[in-house]
Amino acid sequence: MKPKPAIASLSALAHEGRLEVFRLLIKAGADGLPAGEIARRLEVPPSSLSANLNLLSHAGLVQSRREGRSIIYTADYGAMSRLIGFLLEDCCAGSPEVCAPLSVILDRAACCASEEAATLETV
Amino acid sequence: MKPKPAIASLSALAHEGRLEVFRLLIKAGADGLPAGEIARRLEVPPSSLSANLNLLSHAGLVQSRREGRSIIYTADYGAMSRLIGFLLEDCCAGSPEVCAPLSVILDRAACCASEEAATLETV
DNA sequence: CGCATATTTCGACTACTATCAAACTATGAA
DNA sequence: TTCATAGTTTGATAGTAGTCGAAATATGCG
Repeated sequence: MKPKPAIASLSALAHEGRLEVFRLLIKAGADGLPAGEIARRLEVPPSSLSANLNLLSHAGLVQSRREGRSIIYTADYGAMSRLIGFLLEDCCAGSPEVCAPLSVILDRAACCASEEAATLETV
Repeated sequence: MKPKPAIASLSALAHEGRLEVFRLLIKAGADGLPAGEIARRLEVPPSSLSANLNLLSHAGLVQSRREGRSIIYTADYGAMSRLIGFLLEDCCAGSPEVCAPLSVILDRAACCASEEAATLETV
């Protein structure tokens, strides 16, 4: 990942409302959520939400598909993984001081599902 | 780490000039670099740099100390680690799709120095 | 078609962010 | 104390980002 798109992703997440949207979509998993449902849950006007979803989408952090009258948004896990990969490798030069404390988190996540992830080619 | 400070850190890094400053300070290591040296290397006017260093400092990503007439800036590795920890745990709920592809990077970093990091209490 | 629903786009407004020259403050050396 | 150096603060300005009501667009249903 290059700096420019990394900055776009960082800006997209550096906003309380958008961060909440992204967190909600991560929780929603692969099924995602329709825009209206997101607006209802987070209590934001549809037009504001639409602007923010558009920003997240341009940053590549979320994807969308139409389903009938609804537009379903999903979090793009690969994009997030690439962003964190950028922060670790390019930004922090793989510095052990940054990386080492994080292995605990990764080990915890890896124990649940390591097979499927090994086949992903994200970073 | 809570969302508010995480957003402050994300905003701080979501800027080409500041991201370059942070990368430079990571490369400089624990010795850090004086403000003037940073300005010279990145070819930015001192007042602009000062404003950006101030923002990074308020986000907790860099620290500073005076040494004679110079003010030396250093990257705060712990803060960066906490930020990435937030993105992995709170934001992505430790999702394997995000975490798994990153273990390669961490393993690469861990092989160099795992002892010293184990004593850090950052996340 | 005609109508209701889901979402986006437009437009106007406000508020914040970035930049940088010039003035100011702090430190060290003569 | 006086001068030079290192850096910050101030202030003016330009540009950008965020918000949200109202209008427009897309879809499905009867």
